[in-house]
Amino acid sequence: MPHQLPADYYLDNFRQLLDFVAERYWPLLNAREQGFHRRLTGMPREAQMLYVRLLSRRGEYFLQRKLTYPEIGNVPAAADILACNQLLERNPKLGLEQACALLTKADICHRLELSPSPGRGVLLQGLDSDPRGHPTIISRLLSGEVVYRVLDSDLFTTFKLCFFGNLRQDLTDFVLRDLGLFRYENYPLEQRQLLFYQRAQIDQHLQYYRSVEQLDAVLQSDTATILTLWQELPPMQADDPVLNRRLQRLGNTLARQLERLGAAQQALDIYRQLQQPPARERCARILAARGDLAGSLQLCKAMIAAPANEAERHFAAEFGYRQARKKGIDWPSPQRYQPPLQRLELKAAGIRVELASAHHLAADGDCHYVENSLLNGMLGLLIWDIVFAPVRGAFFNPFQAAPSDFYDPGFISRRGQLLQRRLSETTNPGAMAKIVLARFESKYGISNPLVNWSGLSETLLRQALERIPLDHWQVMLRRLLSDLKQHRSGMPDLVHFPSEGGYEWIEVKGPGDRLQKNQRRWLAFFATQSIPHRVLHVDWLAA
DNA sequence: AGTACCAAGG
DNA sequence: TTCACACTGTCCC
DNA sequence: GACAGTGTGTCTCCTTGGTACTGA
Ligand SMILES: [Mn+2]
Ligand SMILES: [Mn+2]
Repeated sequence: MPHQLPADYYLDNFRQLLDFVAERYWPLLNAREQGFHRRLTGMPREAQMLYVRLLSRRGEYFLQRKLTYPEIGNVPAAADILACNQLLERNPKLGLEQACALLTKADICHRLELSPSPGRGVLLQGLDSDPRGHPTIISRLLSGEVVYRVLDSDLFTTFKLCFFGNLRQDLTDFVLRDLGLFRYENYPLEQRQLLFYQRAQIDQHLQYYRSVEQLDAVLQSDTATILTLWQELPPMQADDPVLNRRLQRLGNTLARQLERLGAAQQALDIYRQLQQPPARERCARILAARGDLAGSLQLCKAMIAAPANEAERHFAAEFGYRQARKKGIDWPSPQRYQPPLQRLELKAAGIRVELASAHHLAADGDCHYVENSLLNGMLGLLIWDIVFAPVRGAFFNPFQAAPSDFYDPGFISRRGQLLQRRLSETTNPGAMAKIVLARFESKYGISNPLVNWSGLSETLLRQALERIPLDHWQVMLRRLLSDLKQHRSGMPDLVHFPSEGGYEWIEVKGPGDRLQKNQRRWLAFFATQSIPHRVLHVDWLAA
């Protein structure tokens, strides 16, 4: 783990990425992308370095005088080579806004002989209607400057997508890894089953990301704009679960905003194309709100018959009951679990209510503010090797914190045997502790989707392993595994280890706070398994 | 002069 | 690139 | 009590230097 990088580290990283993709995806790359790779790799090192430097900066236009890269040496010479290879344009046509973006406010005022009066925004607005006209202003602004425009950066985007499988990671991930700031498990890389196996998939993912770029603006906009975005998205592909997941999530977001704008029918039209929650729940609500009770109840029944997850089943049972009761229709009444409740008054101390409660309980034994990190972390450590098992298509680049299928239900079924065996093999507390503590030590700091390292300590793990009986671990971890996505949250705030032994889960509620649905479900589960738990309702005593 | 913010970079 | 949780306000029974 | 919307801490780094803006 070298903490000192070579001067041209960024080119090495860039070439690793580019060559990795060229090697594996060559047949899927189009002529432009193949040509891009050939042009780049055919140039002298200095020119490649400058190109990478430009790509890593914001925007596509640059002033030559602002580019100071000692490790490149002669930047203008490198730029000439880039220009010969159509990777850079010298002195391109610039609009007024683009020209101004290159200069400081002081530069602009000086060159146009304006007083540096108001703010930059006002100044630029005034320039737009300046009597001298845009072309004159631009040429005065840029006289004596050499401007570069970097070309074909969109092709690099395609390479990044193929490499990472997403557009949220980029070259900085290489740097952070090499500096030891991000650590990834050392899993064997998939050689044959890559993320993409058809050209169309690449274009579909690119289209998805183009749409996502507009998402913020579109959500602020009107119904028609939102619908347009939805229609421009690539269609769902049954054989591309990653794309499917992204589209489902985006669809739910767009439809939800349509609801807020009062476009219930259009929202419904989108929700009906989605399988991923909360689509059906939203449909049931919309139908009920528009008075279609029969439709709403029918949907609730369908959800109960084949729930996408536990939350959907609970929703359908309760919502259906409330709707049905209004009209006197028969509907099984859902039973609601009431967890044991204790009241407590604490002196207002200006700290979070969970911490204040933990401190109070620590008068008798130890108490940790863990929320989800204990149970998730324990599972992550126990099944570490299974999470990173070389399942078909799971790992296709060295920068993955999780296998590519971690967030879909197939994750469990594809590793079902391994998981079952691990849990059933863990027949005594010593065996579990041995695995977990060894992993805690050997894997500390390595990214794992289940492990939040800052929420774990050896003390906590040891105490939890000692106090919580093995059969409790078994049932809690099995529940967690049964739906990782959903059960990963909602666990109680505190775990308390009293002096006289044993343990208890405690969910703290301050004034005005209520149990959330997923918290209620975990507590109800604890009750069915005789796992000790309690809700602690805290009121503040005036100081 | 003090600041808040952000781009660049390792 | 969020996500999970807490908090606030509204509406309805 | 149900629900929606908003706020908060946090996430996946940390430092540096430039810029624009503010108020003395
Ligand atoms: Mn909590
Ligand atoms: Mn709580």
